[in-house]
Amino acid sequence: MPGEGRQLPGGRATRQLEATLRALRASDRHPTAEQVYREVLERLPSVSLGTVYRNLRKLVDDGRALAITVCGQPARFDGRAGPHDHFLCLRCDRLVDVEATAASPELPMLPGGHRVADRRVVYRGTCASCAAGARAGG
Amino acid sequence: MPGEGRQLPGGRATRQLEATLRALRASDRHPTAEQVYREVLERLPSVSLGTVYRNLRKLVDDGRALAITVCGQPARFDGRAGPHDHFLCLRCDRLVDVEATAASPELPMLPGGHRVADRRVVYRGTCASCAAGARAGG
DNA sequence: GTGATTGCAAACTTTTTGCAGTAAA
DNA sequence: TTTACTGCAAAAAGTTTGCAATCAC
Repeated sequence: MPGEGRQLPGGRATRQLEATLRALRASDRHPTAEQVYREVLERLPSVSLGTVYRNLRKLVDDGRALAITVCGQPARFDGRAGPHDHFLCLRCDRLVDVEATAASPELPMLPGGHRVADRRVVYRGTCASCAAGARAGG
Repeated sequence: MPGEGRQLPGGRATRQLEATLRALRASDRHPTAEQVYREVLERLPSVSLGTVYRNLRKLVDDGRALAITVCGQPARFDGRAGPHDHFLCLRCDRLVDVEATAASPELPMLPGGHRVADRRVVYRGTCASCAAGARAGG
């Protein structure tokens, strides 16, 4: 969906939506929809996966969450607000927030004349735990 | 698949694989698997979609192609070799190559102690054609 | 009360896979 | 000859959606 970042939380504050946002914010692991679902399930045993998907999408559309797609993996979600980058560990699949490293907070215009609205950066490599010799940092 | 970039073209040079790589290189549009399939189909009318998927995966594993995933869209492929960034037009979905803008070609280590092997950057916004007032740059 | 939201289940899209046959080495 | 690779078609995985019931407002 090219139209991300609507920035208007308009809608009803349902229990399911709140629990979804809370689950998202309670984790720094960038859970998949399925994982968010399992989390929400503990508070709302009758919630459905479809609803979690709908609410995640709404949160992303509202700008209250971020969806991150990694090749060959289901989408992962991020409840953190401000602009930041990510690091993906290729060994353990952990996805961690990193401060926006590149200089410009104000994104200008690219050489081709393309107007940049935002930038998604994913560093990939081996995370600290995995580099320390551990197997896979679960 | 976390294990990308194997860098060993070992395997058979089948007609299907060659046609897939050629289709990929002939385009700068970053086609989806489906689009590559349709292209290959014109040279090899009996090729199957499954085979194209298998070959695309192999090319990515070999480091001869890049897979780019954009939220909510099928994976798109890039036959260009060297490290470079991408710009995604949020209006027309066009994905264009851009020179790696951020300074460091040598990727160091992130603040958290994470060892970076490569970096994926996707700028998003409005492409030059779309900004020029045109509808959707097909 | 009203309509947005839910749960359910089915549908849809994208990608993978088992198998018997084919072809590259 | 050998076995990696193919085509096919079915299955898996991830996500969306139609509908009647429910709940926030």
